[in-house]
Amino acid sequence: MSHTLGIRQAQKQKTRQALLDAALGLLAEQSLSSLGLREVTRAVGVAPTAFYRHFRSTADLGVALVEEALGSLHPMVRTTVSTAGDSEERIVRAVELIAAYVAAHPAHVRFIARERHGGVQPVREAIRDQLARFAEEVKVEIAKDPEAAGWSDDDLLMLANLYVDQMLITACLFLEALESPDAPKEEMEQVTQVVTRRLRLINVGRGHWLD
Amino acid sequence: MSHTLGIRQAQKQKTRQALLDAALGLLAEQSLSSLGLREVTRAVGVAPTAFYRHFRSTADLGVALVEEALGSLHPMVRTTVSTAGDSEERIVRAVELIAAYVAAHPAHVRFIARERHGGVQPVREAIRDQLARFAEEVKVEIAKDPEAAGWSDDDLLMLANLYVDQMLITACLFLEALESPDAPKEEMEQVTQVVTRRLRLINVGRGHWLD
DNA sequence: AATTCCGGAGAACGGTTGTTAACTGGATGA
DNA sequence: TCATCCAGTTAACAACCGTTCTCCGGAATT
Repeated sequence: MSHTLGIRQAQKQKTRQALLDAALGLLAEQSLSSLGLREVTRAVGVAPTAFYRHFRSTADLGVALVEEALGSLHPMVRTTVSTAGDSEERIVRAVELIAAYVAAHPAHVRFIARERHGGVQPVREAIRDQLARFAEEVKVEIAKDPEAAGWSDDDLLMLANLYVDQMLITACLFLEALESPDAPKEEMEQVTQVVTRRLRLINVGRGHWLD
Repeated sequence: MSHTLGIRQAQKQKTRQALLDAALGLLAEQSLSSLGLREVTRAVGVAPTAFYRHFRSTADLGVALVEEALGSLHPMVRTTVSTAGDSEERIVRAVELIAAYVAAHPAHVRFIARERHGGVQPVREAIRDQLARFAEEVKVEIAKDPEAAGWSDDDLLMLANLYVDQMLITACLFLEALESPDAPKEEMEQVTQVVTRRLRLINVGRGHWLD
């Protein structure tokens, strides 16, 4: 399985990653539909035509960025939703996980939030597919919970989608707090409290759903 | 109060509206940060330089579009939230209102969804301010409800923000359904059922919040 | 009736864009 | 060792961009 990449393919993947990183940086202050191919190559310090060796277009690069931002997140979400503990503990753990991810990869979060409804169709679809996967995965996890006894499949998916949406909204709020000019630490704490209460209310509704 | 606009100012506002409409149309397939000034004037059939008579930049035009899309919605939201009837009736009425608005102004909804986290800061702020106003208005309305007895101010605002977010998510789902290639009618119906159940669950949580 | 005002037109500027073609030089494989 | 491959380069293309300055003609004002 471990066949060391030839020094050739290694270099190629290196500049490919450099293009992705540069694009992500530039996308902090604009959206993908206005991102120029030359702009990216200039930031990397490479000829414009080199771009075509890696991506067909900036939209293609955007799809790759979606994979990079969301692809490695599935196992994390799975384990977080399915960890033992009462409702309150799971909420706290989930919020902490989201806060940590936003702090570690703010540019990726901003990119997903920005392009989820952005102007580039293939990227929108890639994000939609990833979020649908998350919802499906969350659904099968919460279905295992004893609390889910008597729930219809549609209701489980509805709740899963509600959780996924809240996950994204929470990430956006943390990102805003993180970019706060004066006191990001305090803002982060405030967001934590608000979104925790939100999830508490949803879980109260979940507990009394079958009444 | 009713001083008939001079034929001069009338013409000016006419082309201004034409610029706004053309921009809104062009923004169906791109985001504001890639919208060109010349692009808009070309669509209207006017000289590029005429743009400056109305807007300082495309970002400025975007802020005007935010006002156009959300400004006239405040009274509607107020009355919808405060109408009499039990919880279920209010949910149905709210969902119907959102569906009707999306059907009547799909381009406006898409614009707000796209630019809420888009690449143009002044527009993001304008949308954020409008949504904050909605949340505040919803808060004072639900505070009047007898069900809100014993609720803290923070909790009321938390719930109001939850409603506002759901309103926007619902609008986005209706928009996607509307743009569905095969059977928009059925998709709309399905979205209606899903978001109705979502709101039901939230309201169940609301009812048992103080336990 | 004479004068001011002002929304829009026209032309030109320097700069940027995506895309093409032909080329270079070092890693790769026989 | 030698022929092949291929990531990246160079140069050039037509098209587009935002912005400035100058001008026009009809509405508005006096």
